Parts: sequence; structure tokens; C-alpha cells
Amino acid sequence: MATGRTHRPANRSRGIPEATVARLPLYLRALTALSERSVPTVSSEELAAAAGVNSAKLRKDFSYLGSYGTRGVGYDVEYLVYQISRELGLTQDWPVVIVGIGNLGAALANYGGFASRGFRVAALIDADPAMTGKPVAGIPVQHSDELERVVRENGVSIGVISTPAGAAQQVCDRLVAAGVTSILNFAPTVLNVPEGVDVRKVDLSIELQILAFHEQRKAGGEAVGGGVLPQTTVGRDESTDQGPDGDMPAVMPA
Amino acid sequence: MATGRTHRPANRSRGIPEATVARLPLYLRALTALSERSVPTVSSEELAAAAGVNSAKLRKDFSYLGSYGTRGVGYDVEYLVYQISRELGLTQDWPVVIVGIGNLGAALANYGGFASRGFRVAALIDADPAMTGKPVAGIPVQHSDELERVVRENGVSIGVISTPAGAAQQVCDRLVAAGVTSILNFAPTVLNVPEGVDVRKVDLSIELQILAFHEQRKAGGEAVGGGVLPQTTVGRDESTDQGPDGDMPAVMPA
DNA sequence: GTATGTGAACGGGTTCACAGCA
DNA sequence: TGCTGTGAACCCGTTCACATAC
Repeated sequence: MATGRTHRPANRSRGIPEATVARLPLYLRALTALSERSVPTVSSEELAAAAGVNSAKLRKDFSYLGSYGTRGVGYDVEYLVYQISRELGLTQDWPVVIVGIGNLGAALANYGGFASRGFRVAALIDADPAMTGKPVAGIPVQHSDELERVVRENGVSIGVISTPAGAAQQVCDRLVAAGVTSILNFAPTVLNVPEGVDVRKVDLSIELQILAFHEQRKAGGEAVGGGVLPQTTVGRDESTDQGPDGDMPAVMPA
Repeated sequence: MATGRTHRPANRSRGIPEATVARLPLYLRALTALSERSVPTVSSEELAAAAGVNSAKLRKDFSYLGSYGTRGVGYDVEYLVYQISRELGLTQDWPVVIVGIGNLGAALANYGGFASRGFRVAALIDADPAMTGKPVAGIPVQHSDELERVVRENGVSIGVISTPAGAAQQVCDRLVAAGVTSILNFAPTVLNVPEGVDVRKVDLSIELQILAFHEQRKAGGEAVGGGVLPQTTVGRDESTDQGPDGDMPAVMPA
């Protein structure tokens, strides 16, 4: 709003670039912090600094959403929080199940960032009978046998896999069969999924290996590749990764 | 080796593309699996399938390392494992410290993928005195006061931060002051680091938000943006992210 | 014949720089 | 005047397709 012609879709018509989508949560976090400090408006410059990107990129990103700023003034914080939340689909409730409640699964269950963003841990699942009934983050762990029922009854469409690599594909198959269409995979394995299922992967050892690469350069060749690198974030990458499963051990017992 | 002119640097001269570096660990994992099955050689096609990329990309990636294949035959598995390991700097020992031993820190300490790739957990550090001395993954937790000493005595250059967001920057500053030049950050905060320090960030809630975005599209607009997305991996992204700290709660007590 | 290695075409994303609007 | 919104230039990475070598 603001201008005469009410906020129109602008470029919004179809498809926000993937790179932009990956940054929206960053902006949202920065905006939320501003909102909590009751800051009414921000300039692209300020917000960009807070989110760690440059202002041109931020403005371009926002232009894909529509014209939500006011020239000469900046952006309305609350309004933007709402718009980005809506765009990301965070205005609705997303029940998620976490499968594999070892240290990592427990960490995820306790992670405040989930609840604060429209994500609700609908269930914790583990294959170990000894875990059944044990409360983690206030939620009793359920046995794997319950997986399909839990997914169906809660209308879960997002599943988190934090099992060992060896169990991941099987868990994935069951989640998908039960109706899950988005998976966040922490197991160091590539998952085979049917068309229409979206998988994102977080691989701890890969991150460390990338750091080691750069670290080696620093020590060895006097910054051979060209000195300092910009701060890097785990983000989208479009390699359709696959990989032979069961290569390296995973975090916890299934 | 293979050809007359011994394996020369090829394009290797300077700088392997960041995107390629991010995929090397993937190839390495696939190759390690093949190696364990005693497979002597692989074609780019086979290896690409195992690593989940297309063969052209894989060949291009390898071309940056040098000419390690044999036309008409493929790549020698063992040889490639060695070359990639060397390129990534995994032939040397990388002592790492993990700061913040909550569920996530413990998960990381127990993560087999670290040890199996030249990474050695030199120390576990936590601010909670109650944790001091408690063994996690067989390593006694040390108090934060020991941080500087531990880093110096072990020549640690890579630090992992798994503290709550509020403590992350301070921990980061101390790590850097003590000599750490690469940081893997799990706290949902952007870290300010001096030039020359490399930071990679893993943010769980951002991954979920990106999934939610796509999930919303599936349900709402009949695959508005264009249907099925390729499997996505956390990887390099070059947004220099920053962000106001202390927005969302983190995984465990410092 | 077969599979690698790579120049060239292509495409997406970032940056620039300025027009447009409050 | 000040800051947003955006076309255009630029850069990096992916894909194509074929020459090259075994």
C-alpha cells in the first residue's frame, strides 16, 4: 500500500527466484528483531546491514514480492514481517514429525526456532522401544510403528530425518508413502524420492570439509586463491545430490 | 598419471570454483563407498549417479583438479579418493573444538563423520560448571575458562559453535582471538568476524522455512512456480549474512 | 568404440547506476 | 532531497556437444 495504485503483484506474478526465497528467512529474522524493539520503519540500507546482505540485493529481492516500500522513507517493519511470513507460508500451521530421536533429534525437538515460526512438532518417532514414551522437549517419543498413523492423523507434510544413514531411506519411503511431501534430511545419505517430493539436506561433515579446504589455502599458499572469503551460509544449491548410502556413521541410534 | 605428460595442474593453477569445492565432499563420499566395495574404476556417468549430479558437471569439476581420468576407461577410484582428499586438505589432521555441549553439541561430538575425515575433536567446551568433567563421546567437557588455552595448546584452527544465539558472538570473538580462523556456526545469529576468518553457518529454522515455502506452493497453486524441484543440498551460497543477534532461542544452555 | 576433457552457448543471480516517486 | 524500484551490464556456474585420447 502507500501509492495510489494499491500494491500490485509487480514481478510477483510467477516464481520468486530460489536465491531470493533462501534469503527471505534472513530478512524475516532481522525484521522480527526490529519489530521487538518497536522500530517502525527501516531503510534498505539498514535492513541489509542487519541481515548481512547488500542493499541492492535486498531491494531486488523485495521487488519480487511487490512494492512494499515507500520511496524516500523505507519499509514498514510490521507490514514487511507480515508479507514475508505470508510469502513463506508461515502464517499457517505446519505440523512436523521428527524421526530419529538421538542427540540431534532431541536438539531439533528443543529448538525454539521451530515453534516460533509456525512449525509445530506434532510427533517424535524413534525405532528404539526403550525410547517409547520418554518425553523429549515435553513430547513423548512414539515408536516407529506409529509413523504412518501419526502422519495421517496430523496431516503432516513436512518430515525431519535425524536417523543414522542406514535407516534414512527406509524412513523416507515410509514418510512419503504416508503423505509427507517435504523432507529435511540430516542423515549423511542421499534420499531417493518420487517426483513432487522436496528434499533439503544438511550435512555436517560436508560443511567441515569445505572449511578445511579454505583453511588449508590460508596456511599453505599465502592466500593463494585470493584472500578473505565472504561469510557463507548454508543455503540452496541445486545439485540433485545422491550418494551411496551408509558411508559414514550418523549421529544417533534409530 | 596415465598419459605421457605426467598429470599436470591443468586449470588447477589458481582457484577451484566455490561450487566445485562444495561438491568435492560429495564425490569423496561416493568414492569412499566404492573403495570399500573394492571397485577399481568408475566412469563419470556411474560416479555422477552415485553422487547425485550429472556427469558433465562432474567431469568439469574434476577438470579443475587436473586430468585424473583415462579416456575410454574412467577414473581410478583409489587415486581419486587420494587426490580429492588432498585437495580438500583432509590428508592432514584438523583438531576442532566444539563450544556449547547441549544436545546439538553432543550430537556433533558423537558424529562419526568428523573422525573419519581427518577431523579430530580436540576439546569440548561448555560454560556450565555442572558439565565440567562430564564425558561426552568419551571426551571430558572443559569449562569455558579453558577455551583459549585449549585452542593454543592444540593448534586449533577450526571451531564449532553450538551455543545459544546470545552467547555465540562472544564465543566467536574468543575463538578468533585465540587463533581460530574457521568457524562452523550453528547458532541462529550472524557472526561478525575480522578479515581472514571464514564462517560457515547452518541454520535449521531457515531450512524449514524454505521447505514451507515450496510446500505452500504445492498445496495452493497447483504447482504454480513450476512443479517438482530437484533435490536440494545445503551448500555454498554467497550471501554474507548478518543479522541482529538473539532473535530466536537456540538449542542448548551455554 | 568408448569415455574423458573442455571450449562455447546458455541461464540465473548479483551488482550497477539511475529513473521514478514521496 | 532521499530512498525505492528496476533495466542493463556483468559474473559465475551449468549444460551442451564434440574434439581428443585411450
